[in-house]
Amino acid sequence: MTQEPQQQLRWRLPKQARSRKRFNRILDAAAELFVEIGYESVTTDEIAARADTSVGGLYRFFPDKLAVFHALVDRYLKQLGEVFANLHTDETTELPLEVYISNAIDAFDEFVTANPAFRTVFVQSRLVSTEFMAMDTAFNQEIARQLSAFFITRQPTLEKSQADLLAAVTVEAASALEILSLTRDNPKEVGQSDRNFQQQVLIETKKMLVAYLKQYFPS
Amino acid sequence: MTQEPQQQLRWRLPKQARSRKRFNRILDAAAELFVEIGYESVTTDEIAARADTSVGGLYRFFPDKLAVFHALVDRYLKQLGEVFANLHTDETTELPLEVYISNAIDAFDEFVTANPAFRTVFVQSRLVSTEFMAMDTAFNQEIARQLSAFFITRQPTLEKSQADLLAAVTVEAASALEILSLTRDNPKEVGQSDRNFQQQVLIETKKMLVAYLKQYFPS
Amino acid sequence: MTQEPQQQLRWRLPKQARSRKRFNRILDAAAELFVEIGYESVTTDEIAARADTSVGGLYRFFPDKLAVFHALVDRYLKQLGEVFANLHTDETTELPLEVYISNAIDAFDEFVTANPAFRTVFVQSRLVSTEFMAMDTAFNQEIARQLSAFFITRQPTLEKSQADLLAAVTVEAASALEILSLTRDNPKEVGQSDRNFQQQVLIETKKMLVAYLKQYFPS
Amino acid sequence: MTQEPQQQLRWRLPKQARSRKRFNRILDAAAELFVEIGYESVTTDEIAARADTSVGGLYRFFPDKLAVFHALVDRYLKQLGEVFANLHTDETTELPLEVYISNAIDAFDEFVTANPAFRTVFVQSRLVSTEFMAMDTAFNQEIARQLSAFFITRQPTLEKSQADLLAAVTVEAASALEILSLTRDNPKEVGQSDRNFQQQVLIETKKMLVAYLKQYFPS
DNA sequence: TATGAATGAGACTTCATTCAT
DNA sequence: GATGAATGAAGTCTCATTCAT
Repeated sequence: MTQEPQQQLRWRLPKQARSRKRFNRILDAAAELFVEIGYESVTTDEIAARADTSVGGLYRFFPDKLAVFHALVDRYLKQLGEVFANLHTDETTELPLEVYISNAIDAFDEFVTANPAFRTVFVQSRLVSTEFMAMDTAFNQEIARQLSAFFITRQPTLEKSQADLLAAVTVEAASALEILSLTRDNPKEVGQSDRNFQQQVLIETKKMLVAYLKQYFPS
Repeated sequence: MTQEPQQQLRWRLPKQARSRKRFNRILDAAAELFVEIGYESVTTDEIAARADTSVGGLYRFFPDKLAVFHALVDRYLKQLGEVFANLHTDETTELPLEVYISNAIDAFDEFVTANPAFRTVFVQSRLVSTEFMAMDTAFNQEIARQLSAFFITRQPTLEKSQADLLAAVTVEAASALEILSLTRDNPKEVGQSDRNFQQQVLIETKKMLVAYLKQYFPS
Repeated sequence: MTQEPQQQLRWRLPKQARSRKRFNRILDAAAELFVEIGYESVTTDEIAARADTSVGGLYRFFPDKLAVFHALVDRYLKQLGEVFANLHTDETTELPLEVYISNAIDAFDEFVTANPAFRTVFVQSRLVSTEFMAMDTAFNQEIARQLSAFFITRQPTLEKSQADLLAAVTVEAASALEILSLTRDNPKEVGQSDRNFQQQVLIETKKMLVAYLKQYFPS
Repeated sequence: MTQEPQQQLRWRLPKQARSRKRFNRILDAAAELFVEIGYESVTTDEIAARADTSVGGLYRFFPDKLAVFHALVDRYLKQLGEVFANLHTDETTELPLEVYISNAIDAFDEFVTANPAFRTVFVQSRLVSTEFMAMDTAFNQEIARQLSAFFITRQPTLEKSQADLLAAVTVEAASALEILSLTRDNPKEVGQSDRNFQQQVLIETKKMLVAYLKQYFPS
């Protein structure tokens, strides 16, 4: 009945500066709200209002509510990809294991601290929709792939499957300790002492991973 | 926690055998549905239907939908408490670290495997309501408290705060590797090879924790 | 994701007296409103309100707005089927053509007059949805089928295709003159003189059809 | 009709050639769309797009969506007026009844065939708004007026009211058989055999009207 | 006590219309 | 004049919760 002519262009990623700004404002507003009350509880009206626009404005960029979440996840994924890409320069292979791990964890921690909504969105991604691979899985697999390659470079005798396993476990533990242990605090009540606790957890995380990996990389 | 001051006596835990059976059937149905389609998507009608009751029957036991989730979480918490209580007998202190950790992880794994809904409910707990402390936090803190006490028994020179930190990190890593790494597979498609992967992850988890804790418990 | 268990039973035609009453009240309200402002302009809220129920009540019986229209059309169709079934008794074949036509037109006119919404719904049926055969087409084809059979009984030498054509044209003209010519008056302003005009149109309709058919049935 | 007292000069019929072209393109686009998906389902954006303009462009010519429909109906009405005006030349009165009727029906059929959207717009006219007299009524009354005058010229003894009635019935039957019987086919699937059926219906229509009118014009 | 029909607030989404560029 | 992004009222439908039976 109703034909769909050039609908494909209807929700294009905006090119104009003003549009792009609004697009990002919507994503920012959505991130905040998803953290505060959860994906399902957030209404499209609320997102629009906090982004200083109207529902109609939101639906100009996104076909539906889920698409907003998708876009938010995608933005995080891209940003994180850059963070980890920056980690692997030419000299990385020369670094002592401790230093490499420390750098990686610090970089991740920096990102997470700078993006307070990341954790919650990260965790929610697996609940919002099973239609797309959960953000955390996507992310962890990507990082694990990079890490596995790095392991093999370091220790060429390592079998591929073994390296994959090590990388998966390492990434999982690291992200869990970063994400999960720190989600504990209600975001609104994060105080000084908590930050202190976080620092200690970071230190212990490094210790744990180094101790674990030392078994495989005697250095 | 966040117990309203005993609003009325109307929703007390049922004493009669038949009532208790229905109460648990509702919780079972809810657990299944929360896993299948998520807390928000589940309707009270669906829960009641799967529990072979009517909505009215559900509302006899629970003041609202959230209370069903609460009760489910509470039931898991109690069950898990027992699992870990059983772990700490008089001779536990004599056990080598490796054995103790292996036992603990196996016990946890057994529970998680026997309760397929646990993982998802566990993860969702932090999303359905910010009003009550997320189930995983509650759980991890409880286990960490037991573990910290155990650490001090083992190594009386250990400072309390240090022991708490070690315990927190250990529990967090263990539960993350159990919960998160395995959530990866779509529950409906868990096959043999996946189970194999899980076994390997379990082994690595033990290795990681042992390596980590050995630094503090030279034994 | 969401399974559809016994959803088939969800919108059953109600058996209970009270439910059936409500079901019919909704159809009555819908009929009135469709006439007054047209299918698209009617809101489900309005229908429910006029039927002295709530939107939810409406959606207990009908999966969506279109289904209300469908049900209304079906009800008319069933009622009309009875009207025309009553027309064809054993002695019908003996009747002079004039009498038979007069009876048929009078019966139809009676029904239309008794169901003021029929005309409009009849006309709207082809616009509301192309998914189901327009009510008027369905109706006219059914009547034409009966009429064609009647023609052949009368005049066994008539070819089937010829009889079908005669019947189709006759029915179309008759229903058009009944439906269309009378729709002219705004339903709210139908006065005495209009009724008089209608009577004359009825008479002329009979004359026209008799004159037309006499060519084929010299009798 | 129902012309608001010339609200502003803003939506005057455009005088400039380019404007007039755009005006007609919009009407053409609207006609197509109204047929394809119905008045309510058509969006002003779609009309504008298909007419190679922007919404703003549309609103330069029309105060609102309904006005587009109005204008379309008016255009049809004017075109049809011309068709029937051409029918009544000086010699028309001399023509045998059969020929006159045949000519009229052929002329109408030609127009309808040449304007595929006419039928649907015709039928919808009574639904989009009760505020203005339905297009079909307006049209039929206009034609009937011309026909009634023609009848009296032919048969000066005929009473005015009688002539009006004859004309109304004749026009109604003719337009119904032209419009209704043929609307039956889904416009997109009109094939050869259907066209054949249409031809037969046309022939029968002529027969019917001639037989009917012969009673009043023995000639 | 149990049932499940009824209620109605509120969610998502569309689209006629306006107006800054 | 022309454009099309922005607005927000309004529509359809869902579902937590109540309450008459």
